[in-house]
Amino acid sequence: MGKREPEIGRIFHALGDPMRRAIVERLRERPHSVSALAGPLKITLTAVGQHLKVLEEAGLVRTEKLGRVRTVRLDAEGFAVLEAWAAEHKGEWARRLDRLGDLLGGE
Amino acid sequence: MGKREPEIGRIFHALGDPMRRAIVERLRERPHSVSALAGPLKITLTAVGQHLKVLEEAGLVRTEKLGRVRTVRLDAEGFAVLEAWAAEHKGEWARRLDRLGDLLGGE
DNA sequence: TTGATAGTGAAGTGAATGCTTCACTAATGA
DNA sequence: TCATTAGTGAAGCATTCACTTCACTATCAA
Repeated sequence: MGKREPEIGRIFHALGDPMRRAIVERLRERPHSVSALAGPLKITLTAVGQHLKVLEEAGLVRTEKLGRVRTVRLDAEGFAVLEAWAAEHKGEWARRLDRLGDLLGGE
Repeated sequence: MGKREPEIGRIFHALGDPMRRAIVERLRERPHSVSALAGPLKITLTAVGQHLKVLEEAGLVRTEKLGRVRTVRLDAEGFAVLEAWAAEHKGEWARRLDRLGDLLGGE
């Protein structure tokens, strides 16, 4: 339950929340348990769990439960999808500038 | 009024909405008037205006009003910021893999 | 076995979001 | 001049969201 293939809409929505971005930043250093994430963020374990669900469904985070501890780490998949989208939409500008000549002459 | 420097939180929030992504996709082809955007999307002019405000404040779109027509086009600035963020967070993986050796030995 | 510790699930709450309608202004063109 | 077209602003509404509390399960350690 939870894991889905990363879809750009989910990714943007997931990263649109500052708390979830904070979680991502913490995870860049190293994997954390859910409690370890909750501590400095000053929100409840429950809230963190809800954020993690969103991040996991976006493919940005992967979790694994051993005993009673769930370990959370970043998942490259979602970030790869995001990077691809961003690169394509930014790369568009080169093409757009190429087309500028046409626009100046045409419609 | 409206224009702000692109901030990653605004950008993610703006692109988290499917209707706004649809607007962005339409604008990739060419600039459009507000009405031209509203037509195929089947929402009111007002709603489009609200979306454009969000996109503009995120630095993803730029608008210019001539006479009674507001022309909307993509703004490279927001996309550049997004691409930088995405590249950095994806690029993290190389560094992470480098650090893997440490993790296998240490904490 | 018993008492912490780690996390989950359901339900509720207040705030933010996306959208609409209505009323209005400004430009255009017949 | 007068009807049409393009867009804006305010207000209202239903839905989604982020968060909490409370109750509960599972694991670990003494």
